[in-house]
Amino acid sequence: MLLTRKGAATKQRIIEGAAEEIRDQGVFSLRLEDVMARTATSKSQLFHYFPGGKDELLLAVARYEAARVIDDQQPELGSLTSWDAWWQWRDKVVARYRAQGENCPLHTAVSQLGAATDAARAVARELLQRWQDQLAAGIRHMQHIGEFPAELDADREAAALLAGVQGGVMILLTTGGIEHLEAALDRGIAHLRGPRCGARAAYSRST
Amino acid sequence: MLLTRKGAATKQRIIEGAAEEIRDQGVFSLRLEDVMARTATSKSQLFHYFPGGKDELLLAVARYEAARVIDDQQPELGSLTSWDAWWQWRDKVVARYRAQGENCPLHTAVSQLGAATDAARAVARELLQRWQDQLAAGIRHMQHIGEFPAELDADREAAALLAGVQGGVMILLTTGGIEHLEAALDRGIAHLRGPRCGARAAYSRST
DNA sequence: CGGACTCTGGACTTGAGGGTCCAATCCGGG
DNA sequence: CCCGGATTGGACCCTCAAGTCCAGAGTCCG
Repeated sequence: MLLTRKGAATKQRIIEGAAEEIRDQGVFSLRLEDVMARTATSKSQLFHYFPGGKDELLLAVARYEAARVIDDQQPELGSLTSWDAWWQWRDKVVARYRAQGENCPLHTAVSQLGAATDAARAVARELLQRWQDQLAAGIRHMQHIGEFPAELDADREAAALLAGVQGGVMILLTTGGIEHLEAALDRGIAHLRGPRCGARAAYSRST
Repeated sequence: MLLTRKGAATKQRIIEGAAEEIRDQGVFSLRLEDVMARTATSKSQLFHYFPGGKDELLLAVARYEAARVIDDQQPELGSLTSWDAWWQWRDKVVARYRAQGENCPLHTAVSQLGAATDAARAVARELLQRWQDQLAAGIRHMQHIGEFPAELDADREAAALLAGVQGGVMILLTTGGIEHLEAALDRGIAHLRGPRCGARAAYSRST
């Protein structure tokens, strides 16, 4: 399918409109009609740009949202090279999800995909991978400059921290409370400090 | 609605059959027909026992599964009174979710509920609460016998650990890998050990 | 027994919404 | 200008599954 400038713009408009719609009201009740109304497009356009129908659109939205998840954490996530950066990243994550509130567009989009499950999984997997890689890079850097214990397995630590964040977000989605996310981040980062027996207590945070 | 012994049995059969169906193929593609086929019931029975229709059935399934989640972790979760108990609990959680694999019946059931969202949220919230309470109780006991540092905030630590478990499970659902769940559990429990500077290294686990 | 329920089968209605089609229009390049 | 492909509108179809209904069978209790 060849796209003129105009066509590409329309396609993008559809993706973004669908993403908004999902953020507003969830994926489960998302109808093509809603997207059409919000983006001022007709059904033929939807199927013109997404021949695979709803699944293909959802997949495009998932990709779009996955990119946003990482972008929203920049620049902190990309350069976790000081204690300050770590705490700023922590605050940014909390703020982002607090603002987003009830709907995790990516997560719901991925769950909904029926036929296109494999492709959706791939999107989610790649997102998690990139996220974890950046955390691991940050951990390694901190080890390098002697702020984190050298004996930590950076990848495994990153995996655990990421799991905490994901779980915190999930609990936020179901209960509306942000304490779990905060606790997971604070404890996760605190754990990276390693067993220092009271030294560097200044780095700990009050709850 | 009054139920005879027979009626109650049928109702329970429907709930369990629906739960199985969901575990097999997910909630999103769940049709009442599937439940009818699996449980050898007719549509009139479904609506007889669940006048609220699909939503009410889903809610019943969610309750049923929520109870299972806790039960499957017993007796360990209920008496986290020694290091051994903690590690056995850890192994049980990993084993349970490894076996369950791709579908988290509760989580998907909760997400699907449209109209009955509030009720569904309440079920999930209560499950998380009970889970966290038992973890916190375990932490307090370990503090009492001097195995965990007294200065830890038991509730907050339990929240962080629970978030890690939830996130690990979620990542398992989307990537199929169990490493994140293991990492979150191992590091979460290790964190509870507190900063001991090399002492009690025997309690640490190889990865 | 026998009456009044609960329980069950299965045909029927309904509506929503995804997907198809074709004709009209726009637009860039030659 | 003019052609061909890109773009658009909107009517149409069609499947699928939730929910309704009623008649008949079972079951409990006096």
